[in-house]
Amino acid sequence: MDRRQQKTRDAIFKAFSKLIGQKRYANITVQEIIDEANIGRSTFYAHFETKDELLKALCTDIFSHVFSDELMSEKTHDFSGENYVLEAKLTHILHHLKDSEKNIAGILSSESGDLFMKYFKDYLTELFSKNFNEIKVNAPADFVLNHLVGSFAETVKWWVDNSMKYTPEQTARYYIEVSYN
Amino acid sequence: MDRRQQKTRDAIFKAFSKLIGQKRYANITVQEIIDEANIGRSTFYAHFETKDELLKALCTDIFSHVFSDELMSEKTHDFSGENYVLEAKLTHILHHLKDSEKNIAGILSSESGDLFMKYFKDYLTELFSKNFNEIKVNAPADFVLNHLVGSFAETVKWWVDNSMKYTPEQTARYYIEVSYN
DNA sequence: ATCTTAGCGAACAAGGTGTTCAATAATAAA
DNA sequence: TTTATTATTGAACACCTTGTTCGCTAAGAT
Repeated sequence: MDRRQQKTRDAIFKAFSKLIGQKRYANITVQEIIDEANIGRSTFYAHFETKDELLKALCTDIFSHVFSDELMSEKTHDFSGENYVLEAKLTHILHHLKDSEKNIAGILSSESGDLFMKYFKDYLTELFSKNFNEIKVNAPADFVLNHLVGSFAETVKWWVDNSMKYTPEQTARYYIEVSYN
Repeated sequence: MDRRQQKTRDAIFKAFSKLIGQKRYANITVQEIIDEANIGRSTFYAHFETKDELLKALCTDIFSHVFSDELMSEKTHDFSGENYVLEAKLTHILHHLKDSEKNIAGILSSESGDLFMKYFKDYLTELFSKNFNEIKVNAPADFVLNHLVGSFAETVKWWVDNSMKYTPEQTARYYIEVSYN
């Protein structure tokens, strides 16, 4: 990829990340992104067709780091019945979110999270499907899967909104505790 | 309230509900609402300052029916340890959402749900706080409360997105089963 | 050194926003 | 019924955002 393209793309991502931490996604204009990134109008549209495409690309970029191949590998079934492996993976995700230079916290909170959460949950669904220690519960599998994914996503959002006041280890622990005890 | 005002307000709500079932909230313009409601431009702005204000008003309207005073009354602690009361209340909410003439399903899904969910969770938090049968779990109370609220909200969204394929009774049962077993 | 591609920036039409105002019609109060 | 009040109207307004086009320039690849 041309160095110029990479530079422009980075500038757009950076500007967008900054803005998304300041105001609602819906209220951010392409004009503002252009101004903040200090690029030409036509240049923006040469890279992204719409604002939604930009968000999608940013999410894909972020998640490719957070949900690494190793993390998503299938051979992680846990036969201890204690979910140590899943807990470790969730901890890993939380650490990534915490340490990321990109403004993930900003994206997740500040009411921009609609689309972000959608993409986030897609990855989580894949992860949980593969780490499905059947819970001994009288409910359909699709219900349980959605419950696990949704409640973890909500947990992350809550964790971020509350200044990450618990450590990743604690948060993952509590989640496993509440979900699988 | 003047009959004219009520009529206009209803027309706006109706038009908005219809549109929100057709396209993303973010992409709905005031112009479209005006055209659909068949009212004057200045009339709209006499009623609502922004689109967000309109959504807020609609949500308040809906929730005032769904979360009735009876439902929110405090004296509903359940000492059986089986959460029969909470389950009945959740079932009641699901029935309301299902039968509502207003396009609640449309609002909840179709990616308009960001703000709706926010208001929804406010009410749920109040409800769950009052029906807090301590779960015997090693996690902070604020974590548990958020988990219960968030996972129920996610359950409802999933239920609606999947054509409400389970009955309200089943869905509430599964939720209690997974959360409190 | 030359070919190729990205970025620039100005201009454009189309359409949305939020406000104002005088005229009109519906409603409430006497 | 008459009168006073208030909501709605529709046009006009300046302003902003959008997405596209185009010739020019500059950076990068070969």
